[in-house]
Amino acid sequence: MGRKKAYTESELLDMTKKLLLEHGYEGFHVKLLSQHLIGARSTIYQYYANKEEIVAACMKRVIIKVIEKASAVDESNPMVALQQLLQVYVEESEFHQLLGDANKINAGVSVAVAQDLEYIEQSHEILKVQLMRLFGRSLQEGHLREDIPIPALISVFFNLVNAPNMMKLPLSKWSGLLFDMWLNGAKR
Amino acid sequence: MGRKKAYTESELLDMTKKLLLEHGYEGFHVKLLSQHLIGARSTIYQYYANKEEIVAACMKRVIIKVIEKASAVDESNPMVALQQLLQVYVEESEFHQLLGDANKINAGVSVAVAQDLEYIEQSHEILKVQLMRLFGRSLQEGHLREDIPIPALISVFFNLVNAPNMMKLPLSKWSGLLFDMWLNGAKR
Amino acid sequence: MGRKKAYTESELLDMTKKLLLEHGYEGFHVKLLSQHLIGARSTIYQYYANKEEIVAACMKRVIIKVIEKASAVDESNPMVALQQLLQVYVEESEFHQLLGDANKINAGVSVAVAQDLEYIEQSHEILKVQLMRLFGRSLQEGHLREDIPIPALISVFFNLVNAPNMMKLPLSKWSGLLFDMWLNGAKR
Amino acid sequence: MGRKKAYTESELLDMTKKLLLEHGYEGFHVKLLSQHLIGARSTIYQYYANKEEIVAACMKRVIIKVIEKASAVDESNPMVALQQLLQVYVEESEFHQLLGDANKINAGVSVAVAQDLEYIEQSHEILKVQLMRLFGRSLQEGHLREDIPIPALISVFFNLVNAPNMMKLPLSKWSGLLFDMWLNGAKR
DNA sequence: GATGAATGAGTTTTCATTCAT
DNA sequence: GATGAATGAAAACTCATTCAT
Repeated sequence: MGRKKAYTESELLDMTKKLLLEHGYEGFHVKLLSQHLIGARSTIYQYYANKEEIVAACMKRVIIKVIEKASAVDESNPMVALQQLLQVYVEESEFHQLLGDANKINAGVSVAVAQDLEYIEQSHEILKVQLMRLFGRSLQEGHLREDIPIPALISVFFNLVNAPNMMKLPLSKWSGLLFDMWLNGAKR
Repeated sequence: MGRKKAYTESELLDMTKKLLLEHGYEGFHVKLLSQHLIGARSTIYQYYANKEEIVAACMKRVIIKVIEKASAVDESNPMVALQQLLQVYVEESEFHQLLGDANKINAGVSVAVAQDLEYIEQSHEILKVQLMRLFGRSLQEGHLREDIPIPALISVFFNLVNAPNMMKLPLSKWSGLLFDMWLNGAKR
Repeated sequence: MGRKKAYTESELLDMTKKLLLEHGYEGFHVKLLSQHLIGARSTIYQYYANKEEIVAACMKRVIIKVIEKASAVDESNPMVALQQLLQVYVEESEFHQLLGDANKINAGVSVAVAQDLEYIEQSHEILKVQLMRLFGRSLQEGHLREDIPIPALISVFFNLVNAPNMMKLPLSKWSGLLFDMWLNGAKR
Repeated sequence: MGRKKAYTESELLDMTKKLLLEHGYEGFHVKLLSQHLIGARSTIYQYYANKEEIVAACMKRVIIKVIEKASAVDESNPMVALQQLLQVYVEESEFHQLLGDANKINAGVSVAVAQDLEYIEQSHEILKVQLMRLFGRSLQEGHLREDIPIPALISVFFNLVNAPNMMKLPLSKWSGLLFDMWLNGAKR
């Protein structure tokens, strides 16, 4: 039967994600990864041909989860949908930070990398389209100010997920608060 | 006496800043820096003993500029002051991203590094205190909602500077827009 | 599992010792070492984190051997013991020259270095204590001149090991000769 | 008239000697030297074309002094002469340690180096001849044991200068003690 | 499958020496 | 003469990746 796997592929990608968030793309090393897993560094190459593949696979897995959750959002009421979407993004807030480095990955090292990168880009596009759709409908239905350019509206909305949750509120409460502030402003 | 310098220290630090923003702290290399300056890599070591000193000096210079601008803000009216402060932060928006990596610098490599780091930390504190002061007064004077916890209010305010200015508006206009959105919300 | 090593750790330390004696502490380079071993320079770093660790490990190994031999000396008759001890020191005469540079090693580079250095120092102390003990008893028993200060007696005794054996006599004969000269002098 | 010299050539060579003794030949650097002198590093190259010339000049100066003192020794009584010679060597005891590295100097870098090295070697020879002459006469006149091979006698005699003067006795007293021990031995 | 060992390319840093003012 | 600036060669170390058991 051969030896038992020291760790699952999922564990490997989880650790990769953790280390990417901690050290950034350029600070992520296979050596570092292996030090946080049991087993030898060379064993990692049984699963992935090179560093780039690991990172790309990690990013792909992350965005898949986001897409899954985002497509489960009920879009019948666009404002409610936006609020729910914000919660999804807040829950998966690292994905934004993480995928920000996707363009740094050298796609040339292997086809697998190129494919994953392609997949990621398409997923990104899907999310963007969904967001535009919801914003469009919200505007049409007169829920949002028209004196603010839509890109600015979106930019600020999307950027909310990076606001540090300093009080460590539960995410559903925190995302509610953020949505409230975005919608109603800070003014008394 | 001696030859004339190939580049000024200021040019070196400017380039350092640019590269740090482009490649992140872990992606910044002395070799990379030297490739973007005239002359040999070793020349850089005439002015800085090691990589860390370069980065620390760069960060210090950046925060000095922010502190300068921030202390020039007229605080007689706290809400006006907040708006002006936001503009300062937006103008120097990289400083946030840049200094986020300050804690990655190994202070142990030389005293110069440790001192710069200390200076940076203190400056950070000064900025925080100013922000708290203005928020405190704004609340007292009844300008801000009291149903939102102050940390949340601040977190979102401060986070605004990272919202991408996708339309490339002039910074004064863009920061005005951001302040407006933060204060009055997105709702019609 | 894994390949078989190209050289043993012992071979590495032997070569290190040879090169240290040949070139001195400051003239010892990892590059030099690798050129005298099979394989690439970087391989050495699989076993030792830095140059200092190599040198410290080498010195430790040398002094361990000396301690071993020195503690095997029968001390029932102090003068006989001194003669035997001199032979040990002559046989391992490089150890003196080698360990003279121990204080040049920067203990700060890693814990391994600091520990080895500590070990070396303690071993040195043990040897010194043994020597003092034997000299003390020899004096008590009236074997040595009392008009010479003991430190001078010891200094000269210990220094004998550095006298070059120009005739390449067998070490047991050479050390016997040295002891004879030290004890009885050169005068007819 | 030009600028005033920052330091004399003699001061430069004195410092060179000090640093050579402290750090060994391989640990001696022009940078280090310049840090212990006033003025710029490049100024040193006004006096010496390269590092080797500095070291060679230093060694030459040292041996000249030894030769001077050694030739002033009155040789009418060989044993008295030996004692006086020992004192000379003890006074200049660093010269032994210093010149031990003369062979490490790459004579090929410049003629000046080659010439100094040649001079040093000849001086060495002169000293050796003098020593042999005195030993020869001492033996002839029956002052020394004949059961000890002459090379051993000389080796031990010469090696005395390296015995550490731990009690910091005045050199004339210390060299007298050493000669006494060498001649009469340690036995009661 | 797993892994210890090996390695070459890349990065940081140091230093002797030369250049230009 | 003196010196600040520049530089290339060399050393120390790191790390992704391959090899062989």
